Amino acid sequence: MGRGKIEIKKIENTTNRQVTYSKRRNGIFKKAQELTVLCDAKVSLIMFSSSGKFHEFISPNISTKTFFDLYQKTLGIDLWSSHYEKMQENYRRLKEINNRLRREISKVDQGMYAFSRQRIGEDLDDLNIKELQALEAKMASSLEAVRQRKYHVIKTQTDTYKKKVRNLEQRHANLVLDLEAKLEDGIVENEAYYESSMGLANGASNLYALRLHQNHQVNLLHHGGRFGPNDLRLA
Amino acid sequence: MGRGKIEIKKIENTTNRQVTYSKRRNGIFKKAQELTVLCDAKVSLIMFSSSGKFHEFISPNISTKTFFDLYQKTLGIDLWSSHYEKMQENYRRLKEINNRLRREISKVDQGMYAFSRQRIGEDLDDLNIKELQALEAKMASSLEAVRQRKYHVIKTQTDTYKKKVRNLEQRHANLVLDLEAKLEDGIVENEAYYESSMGLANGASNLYALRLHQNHQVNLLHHGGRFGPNDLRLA
DNA sequence: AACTATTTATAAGA
DNA sequence: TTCTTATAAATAGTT
Repeated sequence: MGRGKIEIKKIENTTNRQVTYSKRRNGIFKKAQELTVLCDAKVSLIMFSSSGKFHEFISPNISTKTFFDLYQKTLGIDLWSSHYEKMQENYRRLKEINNRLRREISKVDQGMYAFSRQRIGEDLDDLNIKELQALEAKMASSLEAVRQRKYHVIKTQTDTYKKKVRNLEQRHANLVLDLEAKLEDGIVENEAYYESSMGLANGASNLYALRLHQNHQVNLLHHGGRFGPNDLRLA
Repeated sequence: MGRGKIEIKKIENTTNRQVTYSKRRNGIFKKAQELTVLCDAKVSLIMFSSSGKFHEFISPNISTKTFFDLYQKTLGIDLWSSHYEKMQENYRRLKEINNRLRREISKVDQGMYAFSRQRIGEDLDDLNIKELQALEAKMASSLEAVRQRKYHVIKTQTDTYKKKVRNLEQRHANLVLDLEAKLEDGIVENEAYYESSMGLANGASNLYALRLHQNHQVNLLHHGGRFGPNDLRLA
C-alpha cells in the first residue's frame, strides 16, 4: 500500500526504519482501537522499537495488571510460577531450617544450663546413685586438675621469688665487700651510710628474715592471695 | 476499506461482530508481524474477543515473561510487587534471621565447649591464681553438693531397706505364731516345713544377720555400688 | 509533516 | 468459515 510494493524484511536504513515504525505503529494502534470499539474486544498492545522506545495501547476500563491476570487465568498457567513458586519453595525450606536452628539453640542452651547447674550442684534430684557417683568422680578429677594447676602456678612464682632473693643476696654481699674495701682505704666516712649498708648485708640472720618473708608471701597466695604472676614485690 | 465506509462503534449484530473480529484480528496480527520484521521491533499483542476467545501474538525470540519483565523495567514499576516483592522481602529477612541463628548456635556451642573444658580441668593455662582459686572453690562446693545428694539418696534407700526388714520381721513373727497355733491344734505335721519356718522366725540373732547384710549393702553403695534406687534386693 | 500513487485491508455479498 | 470484489484505508516514496 504505497507508491511501491515492499518486501517484508528488516529495513536497513535507520531513518527509513524509524519513519516506517512510526507510521505503522500509528496504523496498528488505530486498528487496535477500532477493534476494541467495533468488536467489544479487550486488547493489549505493547511495543518496543529497535531503538528501545516503548509504546503501549490497552483497551479502556482495564489495567495492564488485570489484563495479565486474565491472560494467566485464560492460559491456566502462571508466567511467574517458575520464579515465584521456586521462591516459595525456598521460603518454606528456609523457614523449616530456621525452626530447626531455633530448636537446636534451645537444646544446646538447655544442655548448657543443665550442665552448668549440675556442675554447680543443683538439679541433682533426677540422678540416681550411679550417675551421682560418676558426676562426683568427674568433678573430683576436675577439681584435682584445677588444684594441680594452681600449685604449679604457685611453684613457678615461688621459684621466681627464690631467684630474686638469691640475686639480692649476691648484690648485697658484693656491696658489703666493696664497702669494707672502701672503708679500709679511708674513702668513705659517712656513718649513716655505713650502718644502713651493713644492716642489709649483715650475714645469715638478715637473709633468713628475707626468706621468711618470702614463705609468708607464698602462704598468702595459697590461701587467697591476690597477686598476679607478674607481681614481684617482696614486702 | 470495504464496499462501504463504516462508523467506528460497537457492531450490534453478533455474527457480524464475530466476522469482523476475525477479519480484523488477522489484519492486525499481520501488521504486528510485519512491524516486527520491518522495524526490528518487539511486539506483544494480546486480545480477548467479546465472547472471551483469546489470541496472542508475540515477537519471536522473546517470551511473554521476558517481555513483561522488560515492560516493568521500562515503566519502573512492578505489577506484582504487592505479592512478589513482599515475599522477596520476607525471604531476605528470613535469611538474615537464619544467619543470626547460626552464629548464635556457634557462639553457644563454643561457650559450652569452653565451659565444659574448664570444668573438666583443661584449658586452665590462661587463668591466674585468683581465677584458679575461684574455680577451685566453686568446683569444691559443687562436688560437696553432689556428695551431699549422693548421701541423701543412699540414706533414703537405707531407710527403705529398714522398713522392708521391719515388715519382714512382722510377717515372720505372725507366721511363727500362726504355725505354733496350728501345731498345737495338730493341723500341721510336716517337719521340714516347720524347721524352715522356725529358722526364719527364730528371734533376734537371725534379724541381726539380716541387718548386717543391709549395712554391708550400704557400704557397697557408698564405695561404688551399682544399684539403682529401685533395686531392692537384700542379698 | 504533507502528498499521493499504489498497495493492502476489509465490508458486504455469495 | 472462506472467497470475491468493490472500495476504504494505509502507507512507501517523494516533496
